[in-house]
Amino acid sequence: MRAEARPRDRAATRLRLLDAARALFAEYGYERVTVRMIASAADANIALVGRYFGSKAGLFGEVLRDEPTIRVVLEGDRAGLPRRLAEFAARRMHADPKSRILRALAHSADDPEIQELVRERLRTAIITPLAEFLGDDPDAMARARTAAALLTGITRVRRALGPEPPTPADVDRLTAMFTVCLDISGHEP
Amino acid sequence: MRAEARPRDRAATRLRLLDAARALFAEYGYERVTVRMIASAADANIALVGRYFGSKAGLFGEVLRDEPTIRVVLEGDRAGLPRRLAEFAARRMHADPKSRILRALAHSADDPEIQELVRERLRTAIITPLAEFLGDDPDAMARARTAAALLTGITRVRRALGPEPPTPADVDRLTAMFTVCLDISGHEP
DNA sequence: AACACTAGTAAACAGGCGTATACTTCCATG
DNA sequence: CATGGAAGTATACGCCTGTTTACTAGTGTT
Repeated sequence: MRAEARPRDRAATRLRLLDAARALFAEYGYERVTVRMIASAADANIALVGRYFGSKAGLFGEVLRDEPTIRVVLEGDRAGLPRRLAEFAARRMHADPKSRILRALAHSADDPEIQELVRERLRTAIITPLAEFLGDDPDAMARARTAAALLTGITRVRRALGPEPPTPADVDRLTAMFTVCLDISGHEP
Repeated sequence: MRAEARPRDRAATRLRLLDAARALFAEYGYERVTVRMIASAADANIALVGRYFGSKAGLFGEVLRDEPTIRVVLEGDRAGLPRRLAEFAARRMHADPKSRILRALAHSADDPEIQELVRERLRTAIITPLAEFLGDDPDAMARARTAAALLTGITRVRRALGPEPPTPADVDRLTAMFTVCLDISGHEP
């Protein structure tokens, strides 16, 4: 029962699918999003995903292609780059304010049990011990969280781009990053 | 046709399943590993996964429970912690099939086509432009790669632990980390 | 030796997935 | 107005998933 008929518009429907896919992929990742969820969120028929994008992977590829790069962050002076990057990253810590209510998510095949296991593991294995180690630092949790982000991010990038043996310079660089992250003043020679 | 019969041993079979699951989950992540893969790798029957661990998730939970935490890295003096963490992270950059470190926390369980899309995206969207920005730095690629790791890791942790609004201190900390990562000397006031 | 218990097995089940097909409905154009 | 093609739909297909059931076959105990 549709309250109001929508004019037939291939381009508009395509765009709705693209927008829905972008939001869902960004929030849940490729595998947890089904084409039925996308179609439902876009209020379009399932078959149109195949028709307009060939396949789920094709749609994903198009979403990726449209996503902005960090080139806009790079615009500006060199000295200010770290802060711009930090703000760029910080923006990602926010919850998306324009999150829509998605009907399909109610029946989604999401596995909350695993989500909880991973979450608990991340806490007990890395963040909490690290925070405890930091002791009375009021920002201990936030620091530990960021350190965990660097640790897991390294693994993720390595997995995506392939293994690359770390050089001594890499280790030095990571050391410096962890130093400032955890606010530990190393005894520099 | 089994060449040699194995003695019936519940505990041993359970352990074989656990070991197989650990290796597979570490390599491919939870979602891309099927119970049939685990059973096959352990040379055990599929039904035994359910019998001994309740479910695939139960088996995953048991694997997580057995994995070491970073507490061993924390053992030692505070000043040396950043370096120990760096070396811990660097170890993850190696292709280490025997590693007991569970990498499922940072996995991206994707079929090869998606893997390639993500990989290409990571390159063209973040790493390459960042490396080009850094110019003649011989370590430009390595630096960009590490910066990308921090960026993606933040997203990943946020996804696992839930969104948390960044504080000014967070942004400052990230700024400092990007500064040392990219070897950019900011103009501190 | 016979029994009871249990490790191990094979097969089926129900459901979700991405994808493809046959169909209906709309609209621009003759 | 008629009509052809495109937009959108409903549904089925084949596959693979985790899980469960009914069964077989070893094995320690009496």
